[in-house]
Amino acid sequence: MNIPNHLSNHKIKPSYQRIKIFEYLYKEMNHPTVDLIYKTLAPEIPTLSKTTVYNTLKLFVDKGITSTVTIENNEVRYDAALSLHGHFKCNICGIIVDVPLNINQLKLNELNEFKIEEFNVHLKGKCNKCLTK
Amino acid sequence: MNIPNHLSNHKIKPSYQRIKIFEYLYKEMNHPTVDLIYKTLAPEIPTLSKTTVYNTLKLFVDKGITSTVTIENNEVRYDAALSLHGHFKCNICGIIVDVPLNINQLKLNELNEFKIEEFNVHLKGKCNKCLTK
DNA sequence: CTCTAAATTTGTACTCATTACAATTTTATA
DNA sequence: TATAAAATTGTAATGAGTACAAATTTAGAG
Repeated sequence: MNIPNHLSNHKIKPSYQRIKIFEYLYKEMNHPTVDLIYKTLAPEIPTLSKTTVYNTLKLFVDKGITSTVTIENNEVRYDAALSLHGHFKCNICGIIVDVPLNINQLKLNELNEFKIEEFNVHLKGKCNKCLTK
Repeated sequence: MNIPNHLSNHKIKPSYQRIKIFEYLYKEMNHPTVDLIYKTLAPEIPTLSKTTVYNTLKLFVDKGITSTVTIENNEVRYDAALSLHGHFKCNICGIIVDVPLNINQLKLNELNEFKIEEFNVHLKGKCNKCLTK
């Protein structure tokens, strides 16, 4: 993945901050909060402002290269993966894992009644690591 | 549904405020926010405090007679229906509709890898009413 | 019925994620 | 090199939710 090209292809001017933020999202795949992105990148980009992180993520979402994960209600998380998938969150260690999904399996009647634009599946519980501790 | 009995059966002392709040949840089925509950009941219960609404809903969730709907990240909504179901939210008019679900249809491998304690499905899009306007 | 302790409710102050907005800096181009 | 547009930044404001202590209500003992 050539990140500057990826951004350009989606009409996003590839500034230094934007490249770094997308790079973090894409490489870490850790569904970070704004705060985590900011704290991680701030040492590397000393002038970085949290507002820039907010602005940039909003832009990424608008342009369709990032999606939001609202698995918790007190913080938004971000995901650079765009294929249809759900999320599992361990209530003990807090890790968030991607879960492959096939929307067709649900055979929802509502898919005909409404125009569905977003489909989110959130699972919560305990991961094996925490269960065997 | 006898609400005082329902509360008592779940070890919740049926105070006036608790009865009124559960009654609202149960009868309206509108997935309200704390603010909507407060604004609706305040004229009827002039001494009502928003903290009481928060406390009461937290108690209902802890005791298992209410669940939270985190379809949006800037507000928590509440639901007195406990059977497994998802939620559809219309991005235009904001209505939230229950969507029947069968978890078995998903055949998730993760159901074996993790101990799933919560299962949430959120759909967003446009409802027929708004589409035909 | 009365007293007391526990439970419940209430109001105020606070936290913290997010947004608004204006000022500064950077970039692109004429 | 000048200028306008775009991007970044910092500060102040917003608003949902929480902490906490005071006030009120309830329940049970005597």
